[in-house]
Amino acid sequence: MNAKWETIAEHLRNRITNGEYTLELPSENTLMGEHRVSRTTVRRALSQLVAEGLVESSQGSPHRVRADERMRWAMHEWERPERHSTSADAWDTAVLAQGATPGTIVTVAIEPPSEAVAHALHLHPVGELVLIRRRVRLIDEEPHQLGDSYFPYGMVKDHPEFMEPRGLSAPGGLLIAAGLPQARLHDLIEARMPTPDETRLLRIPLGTPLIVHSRTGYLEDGTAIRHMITRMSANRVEITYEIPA
Amino acid sequence: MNAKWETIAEHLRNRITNGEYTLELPSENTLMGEHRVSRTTVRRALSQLVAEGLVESSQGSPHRVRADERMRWAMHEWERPERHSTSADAWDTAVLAQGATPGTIVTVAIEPPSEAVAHALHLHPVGELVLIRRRVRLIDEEPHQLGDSYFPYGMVKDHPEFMEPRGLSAPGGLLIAAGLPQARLHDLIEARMPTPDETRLLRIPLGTPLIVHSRTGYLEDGTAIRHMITRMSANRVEITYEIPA
DNA sequence: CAGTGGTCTAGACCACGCT
DNA sequence: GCGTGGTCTAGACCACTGG
Repeated sequence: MNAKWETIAEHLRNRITNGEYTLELPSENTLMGEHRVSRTTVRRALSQLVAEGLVESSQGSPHRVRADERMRWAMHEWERPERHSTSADAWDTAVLAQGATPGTIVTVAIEPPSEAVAHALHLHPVGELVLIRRRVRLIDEEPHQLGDSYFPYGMVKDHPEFMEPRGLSAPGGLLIAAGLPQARLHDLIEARMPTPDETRLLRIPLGTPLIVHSRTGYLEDGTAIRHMITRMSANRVEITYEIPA
Repeated sequence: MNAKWETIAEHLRNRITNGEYTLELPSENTLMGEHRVSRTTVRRALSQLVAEGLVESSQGSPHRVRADERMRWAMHEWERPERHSTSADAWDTAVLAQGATPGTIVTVAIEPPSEAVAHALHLHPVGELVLIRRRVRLIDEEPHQLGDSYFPYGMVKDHPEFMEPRGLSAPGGLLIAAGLPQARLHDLIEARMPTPDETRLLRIPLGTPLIVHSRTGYLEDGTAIRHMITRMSANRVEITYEIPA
């Protein structure tokens, strides 16, 4: 025998997927009457639908059915210099192509790397520093991605342009300008629930996963030159790759 | 001022990430005493941590800190015939290489396509059928992936081997045997919360997203020959791509 | 202002795991 | 059997939204 809240959740879920509820759900009070249960039980059912990403809630207004639209990111051509003109940022180009207004906030730091970054860049555990370019990528003034690039500091310290907190030139462009073109890219994609910090920074709705895209770039001789970790709210993106024969 | 349950959740989250709690959390009763709140409030905090994927709970035993291990899937060589011998299934090869026991359950059906599949395969909206090979991929007897392949029925109906519910030969192998090699692959990756069905079939823990990997394969002449949708619990996988210069 | 959802309490009973 | 978490109730107060 199912729990009452599961029955209510299932009932509402069916009506949502059927298109019976397209905007707003009945009020908690109404549902209490319909199903003859306490408010707690109704709210347990609704919180389940929120956790599934089907429904959103906010104080003062009724529960609403979510309707997300996703942007598409073609990772096989992302920051690959041969695919776009060197002067334009890959982010700007991609966002403009999808009819929105791009923006970027860059901060630069030099720090000891985390264990994960040190491993990705094949750095020795002690003493080596990384130069970090942290980007908040904006679409229509709203934060959309967190993209952090890590460079072995020893490799880039003679190139002052890496320190400039400008968003204009892409890291692909920076590396090429420094004579350090990436010859091979290794990508890793994971998904998990966001931390509270990520939820706040990226304004991630409840019941929405985070997609983490990590890319390591290697020079011709096999040296790891850049590690980039991009975090995106999963309700706003889909990632594509094109694999030729 | 934060809600009480948020304070408690934050407190527990900090102790988990600090490594102070590595296995079990204090009982709800203990937390009620420590924070001087009702059980409902403690449970609201715990349910938050479950939704974040940090903690798991089960009746009768204490709340436990989650510790997931992920397998790695290299999608750039996934079911690409040139990367492995034609006799072995790509799944079996990859799983065995990671020290586990693979298994597959295959069912075959011929049905009208869903809207999404019809669009991916560029089928005309009416009348065209697809042959579906549904696979449940197992690791150590446990369901691990749902991989559904869709073929335009008209393209494969003269090849009876597509109807065989065997797991031995991979679709890459099937298509090559049928003289229909895939010349180009288009991949799309999304993440979302699982439906109750998916949760049950893949035994997905609460607070865990689903990764959806869709691949469309094209013949040399540009005809879409296969659409494959693979669904995986995000706590068990990471996806990689290798991009050469 | 009325109606919505957000938080919280105190208490009850049940289902499960372990010893 | 005792302690754990899972479900549910009835009632209260607060915060926000929208006419």
